[in-house]
Amino acid sequence: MSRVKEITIYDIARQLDLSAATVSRALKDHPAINKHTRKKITDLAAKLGYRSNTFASNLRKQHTNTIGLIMHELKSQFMISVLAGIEKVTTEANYDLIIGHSSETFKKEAANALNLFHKRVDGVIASLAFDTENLSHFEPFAKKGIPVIFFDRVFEDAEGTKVVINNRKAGYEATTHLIEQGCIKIAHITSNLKRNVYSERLAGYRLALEDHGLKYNEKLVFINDHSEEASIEATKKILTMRHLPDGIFITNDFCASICIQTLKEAGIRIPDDIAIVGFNNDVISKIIEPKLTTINYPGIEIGEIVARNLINHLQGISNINLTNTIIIKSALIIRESSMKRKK
Amino acid sequence: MSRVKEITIYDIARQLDLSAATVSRALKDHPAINKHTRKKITDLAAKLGYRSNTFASNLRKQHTNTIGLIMHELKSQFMISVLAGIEKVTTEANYDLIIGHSSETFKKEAANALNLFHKRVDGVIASLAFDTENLSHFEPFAKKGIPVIFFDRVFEDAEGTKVVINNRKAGYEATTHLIEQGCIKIAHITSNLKRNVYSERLAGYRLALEDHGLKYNEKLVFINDHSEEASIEATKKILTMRHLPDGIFITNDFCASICIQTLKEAGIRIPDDIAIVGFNNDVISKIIEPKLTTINYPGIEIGEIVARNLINHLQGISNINLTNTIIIKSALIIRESSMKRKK
DNA sequence: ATTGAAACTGCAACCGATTGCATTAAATAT
DNA sequence: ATATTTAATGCAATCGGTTGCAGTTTCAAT
Repeated sequence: MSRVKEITIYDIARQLDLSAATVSRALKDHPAINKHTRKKITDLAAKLGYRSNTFASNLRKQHTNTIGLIMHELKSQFMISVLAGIEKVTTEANYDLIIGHSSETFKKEAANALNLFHKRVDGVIASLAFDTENLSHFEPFAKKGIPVIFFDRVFEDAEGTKVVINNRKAGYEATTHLIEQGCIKIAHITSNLKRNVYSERLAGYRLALEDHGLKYNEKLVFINDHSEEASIEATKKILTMRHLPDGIFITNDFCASICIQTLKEAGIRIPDDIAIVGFNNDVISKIIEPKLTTINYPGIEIGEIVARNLINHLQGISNINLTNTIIIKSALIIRESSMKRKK
Repeated sequence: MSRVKEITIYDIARQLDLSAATVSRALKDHPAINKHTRKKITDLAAKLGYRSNTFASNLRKQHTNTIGLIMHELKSQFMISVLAGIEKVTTEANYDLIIGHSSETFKKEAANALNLFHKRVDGVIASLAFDTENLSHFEPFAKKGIPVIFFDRVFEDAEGTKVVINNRKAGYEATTHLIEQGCIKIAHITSNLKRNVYSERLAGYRLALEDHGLKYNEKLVFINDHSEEASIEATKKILTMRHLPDGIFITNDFCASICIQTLKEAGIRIPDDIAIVGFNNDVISKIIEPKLTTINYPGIEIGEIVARNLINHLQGISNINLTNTIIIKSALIIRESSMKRKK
């Protein structure tokens, strides 16, 4: 391991018979530096292969130019898109990103938060794990005035800024669409109701039923973790019912795809016997047969908006503490899986 | 923005009437520190909410505990899995990760490399973009003795460590399997042949044909970028052929899925008219109908192995410079899309 | 020639943790 | 009681960039 000596501003200063202060200022385009001096300095810096030492700089400036990210998972199309959106904005603004994922457990989420705290990130972006019950692990940030923005999975009544869609409205639209297709017994496969995204979609589902004169029936609501096995299991449970439902609203496209597959294997025709609506508009929704009606939940935009807001706040362009909730547009995309033939 | 004062080792030292050196050592479990002293220090540190200043530490220690990652894209199942594997190992070893993605362009790849260089990462993990023609942008790392490991997309004859699968063998197996199913006119949809993964798979395809007495025909090889549009286009081109092929080997599951979809829409039966083999074993391969025969390319493991090797090298446990290439196992997974009925 | 302001540049004190070497105190050996 | 280890702690320099304030030079204005 050949440890090659690094060039510092002192080296440049010495060679040019200047002070380190002048070199530092020149390299930062400080207006008080003479043009010619600046040129000499930048030229020599380039020639010597000088690179600024971020640590010395951060140490002195007391901030890190780093944003921490806590994601509840990192494998769905949706979360990847969010990541891509965040990454785009942060790199453009010259911020680094430290990514942690909680794999849906509170324990890892808290550990990640602690880690980010110790790494002194300037701000945090987070979406909550399945079993997170309170936000106490984010308090250290609050105490130090470090901004935290939540997206997707949030506590709706907590302090702090959140970026979400109107999940209730989306659930309402999805269900109403099924009703308009003639469904009268609509099941709902969803996930942990502690999380706003699922409880709100359920609320929308329920409201739509009631608004259209259908009774809400708890037995038609299935809760799982959206894994492949759980999705198969939920579907099999549905298949054991005496009167099968004629529509299912599922809060995840992958789960919906597995469900369709399982139903088809059991000889059920989609959408004629059972119409299906998913959620997210993942790539998979256009691959599965029949193509899946779903709610478009634009990950990239969510990511961009979250990151943009955080950075604006950090740069003093806007103040996040005045904003409580940002609601992004979502919309129903109708495809074949829900289009019942008119009689 | 309430700037709350940070606790430093000096604060702890003062309150306990000790020196900062002792506090520093105690917090690092240095053996020379008395048990009781250590306890007093760690207790007070916890009570005051002390957090170590990474910058001061890095500045002094001259390394960053950070690994840079350059990915050619960040949306396929495969690359996400690699990321997950890398992330798992690096966080366990307490390294940070700076992630950059090149969106398949050399320009961004070089910019990312420069950025990582300035950020003084301790090591780099990279997979190359479509149009990368040389490795000169990684030279600054080499000059400073900073290790760089490549995975998936690599230059096979270049210096440096790489983690790959045997793409030629995989291509050979995929093609041989189609031949064994009775295919005699096998098309190949692949991507930029500058990249080893594609050129090697093509070589394997070609070799398999020749080994089984089939003629290699350039006109049966289609090159695209594996996007949805390009996949449809390639499939349509195939559909215009006078004699359709009876098998297609496609170097990407997503592309293969789109292809299957397009063929089915044109009334082609899969696998009876045309048998299909994909590559990667993405989730999608089990959703598409018929389920896709594919090559299992285990992203998580690749990620873990790459990261583990890099970290071992950084920690002096092993020396990466002695290793040139690590080959990970891959295997053909046979599903319905290639299973021709025996006559 | 004198004054004042503007334009540059330098001094020196940070930022907080680390570590080689020296020092002190306590324990053991002679 | 004295010499020698051993254990525990402190001293002080160091990492490299930043920045408030002071100092110097230049130049136009009086």
